[in-house]
Amino acid sequence: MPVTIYDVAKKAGVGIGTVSRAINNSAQINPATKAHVLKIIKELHYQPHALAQSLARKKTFTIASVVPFFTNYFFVELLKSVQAALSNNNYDLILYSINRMDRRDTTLDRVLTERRADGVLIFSLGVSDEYAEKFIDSQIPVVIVDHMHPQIDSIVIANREGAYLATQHLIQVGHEQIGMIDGHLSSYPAILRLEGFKQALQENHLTFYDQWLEICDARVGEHGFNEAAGYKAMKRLLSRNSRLPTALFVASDVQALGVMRAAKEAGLRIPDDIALVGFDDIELAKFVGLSTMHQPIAQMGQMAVDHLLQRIQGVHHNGFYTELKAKLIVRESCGAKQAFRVQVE
Amino acid sequence: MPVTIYDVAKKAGVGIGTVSRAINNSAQINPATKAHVLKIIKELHYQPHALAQSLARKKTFTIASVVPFFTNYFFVELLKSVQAALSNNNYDLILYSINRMDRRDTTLDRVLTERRADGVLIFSLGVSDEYAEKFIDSQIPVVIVDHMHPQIDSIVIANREGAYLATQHLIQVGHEQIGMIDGHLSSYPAILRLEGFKQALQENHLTFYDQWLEICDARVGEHGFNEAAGYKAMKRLLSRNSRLPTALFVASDVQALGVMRAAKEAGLRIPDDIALVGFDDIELAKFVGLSTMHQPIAQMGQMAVDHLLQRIQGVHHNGFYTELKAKLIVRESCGAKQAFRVQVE
DNA sequence: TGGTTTCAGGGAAGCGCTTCCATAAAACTT
DNA sequence: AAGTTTTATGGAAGCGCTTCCCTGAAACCA
Repeated sequence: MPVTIYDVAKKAGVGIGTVSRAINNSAQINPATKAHVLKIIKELHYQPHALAQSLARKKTFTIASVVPFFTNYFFVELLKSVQAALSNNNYDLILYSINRMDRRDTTLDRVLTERRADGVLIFSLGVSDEYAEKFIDSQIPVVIVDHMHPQIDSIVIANREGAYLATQHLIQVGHEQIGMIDGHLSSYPAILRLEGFKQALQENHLTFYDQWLEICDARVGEHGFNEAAGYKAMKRLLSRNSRLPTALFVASDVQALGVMRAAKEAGLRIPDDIALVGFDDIELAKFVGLSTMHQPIAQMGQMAVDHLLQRIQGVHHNGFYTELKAKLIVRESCGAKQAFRVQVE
Repeated sequence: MPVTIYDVAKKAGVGIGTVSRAINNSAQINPATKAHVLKIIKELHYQPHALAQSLARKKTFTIASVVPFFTNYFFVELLKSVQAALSNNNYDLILYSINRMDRRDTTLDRVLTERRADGVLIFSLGVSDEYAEKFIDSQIPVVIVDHMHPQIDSIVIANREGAYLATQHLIQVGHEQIGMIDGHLSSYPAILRLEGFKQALQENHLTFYDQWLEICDARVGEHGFNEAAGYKAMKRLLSRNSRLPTALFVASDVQALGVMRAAKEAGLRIPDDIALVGFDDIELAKFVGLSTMHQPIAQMGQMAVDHLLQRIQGVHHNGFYTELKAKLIVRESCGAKQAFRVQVE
């Protein structure tokens, strides 16, 4: 039978209120009494029941996070930084993972109404206007990460700009025939990265060729952001083009790995036959020499938590929306290093 | 102001008990009343307060999981399967991540006494006898995954056997000079994999050379199981040996990637100059042609959840301990395919 | 010295549920 | 028709806390 506040009160010869005051660092308690109660608490190995506290306080010190079926580097890294930031603030994390998209709304409803958490972090998930409304009505602070909704505080990577910069880089290196492998357009970042890509082409008066754009098949929840989808997309690109682009912007590093595999199988050398720039800067990008856009993932997680906790404290910035800039990391796959070497020699 | 069971009761013109019975599929209620109450519930968008339910029921439908600072493939995959299995059983997951090992005991204490969860899953973390005792006393069902304690239900990969099989394979392919790159020996799997490695050598009357064993530096919580550590270890191995082994068993795939990078820099071809077998079968192993031991991670997560939920139901197997077998996946890095090819020609 | 303020502490009420007990009505008995 | 069982329901008690209100003692004031 677990020990309750009554047990402590009885053994210490005080009232339950006093025990509670001793635990909660109240000013309304004699230091001597407090010390005594704390001693008894230690003796009995008493620990307050978190749920009872939450219920009485109307505050849970818990954050709910809703994540799509996470499996890739991006989520892990993000979760890791979120977890670290929360733990620094003595908050716990409860994880709602969306395995099937058709259960998304059910999950959001639960998060919203079950009141297990003081705030909600939504990762990489689009939120319908209906649910945005619900969230606002519910008064629960919500921050969306890696996606956005005009009515909800959002933090994203500057996807359009990142894609623009990546493409711009390929152009600077000298490429004029550039294609793109993108994730499925049901993904918000996929859309923006395509926009950035097109914009860079346009500003440089290069033509966008539809047959050089390959959209990956969407497997549930991943929007085609995986190695296999990249591989298949590259295969398709190769088979349906007699004339190939000299460079590709690939919407994510994992896809780029698949692209590399397909290229290798087709006997294409990277970057000589085809240059590549990815997006994400996963750990392995360095390993395979993939040039890519580095995302400040940890910073994003930290910022999301900071902002959410502020909102919970009652601070309210209206229409909070932040874009974190992605940064180009030049490695071998884009050909810039070789180009540079050749220039120097 | 959130709607409570009283609001529903009043509007439906029934007592709170009846509302509760309607929610909880009690048999003790008139179907017509139930339908009526359910209708009101829908109208008011009522949803029970999870914490209040938990407190009253003395049951939380939540599982706590304690994970070391996860960042690698293994944990993600494991968490993913655990999450899926829990969600199928309508359990929620609360995540306690251990950032600093010195906070491990504090965290375990909290998990133990705060009673937020009906059961605990501990991942890849050693549990001291003291805490094992505490867990047993507390009556909270606990399952340890990827580690073990004689007094607590544990599920692990057959590390020793897996390492044995990997080494055995290298021997069968014809290698007699075999080294090993291991994680830091503060890691339980690292110890067992080393044992399996030695055992295979011994059974084949091959000598174990200490200078061919390289232990990775332990970064916090990771026990050297990362790419950079593998790279550095390989560098060390190369610099301190004039005569190199012809094959290496590497304790994890991520490390093997580092090993490959260092080998490449040193101008060594894989598998011709040095053959490699890894452990884990991460997604990228296929990409780089790494032969490795495949771990049934998803199965492990599923099994851990199944077992834990059974324990929560009251079913108790004494001294439950399961080893899941790792399976050899032959790719290019071990040289077996070439050997085979040569044989055929 | 008596009155006023301050400080500590006791414990009831309340957080939002479940569950049990009591009861009234309905459905069977004979 | 009266007695017995069954079924449905209302609502108090209790889960383990926090918080507020109240009281008694101590400290201060004139």
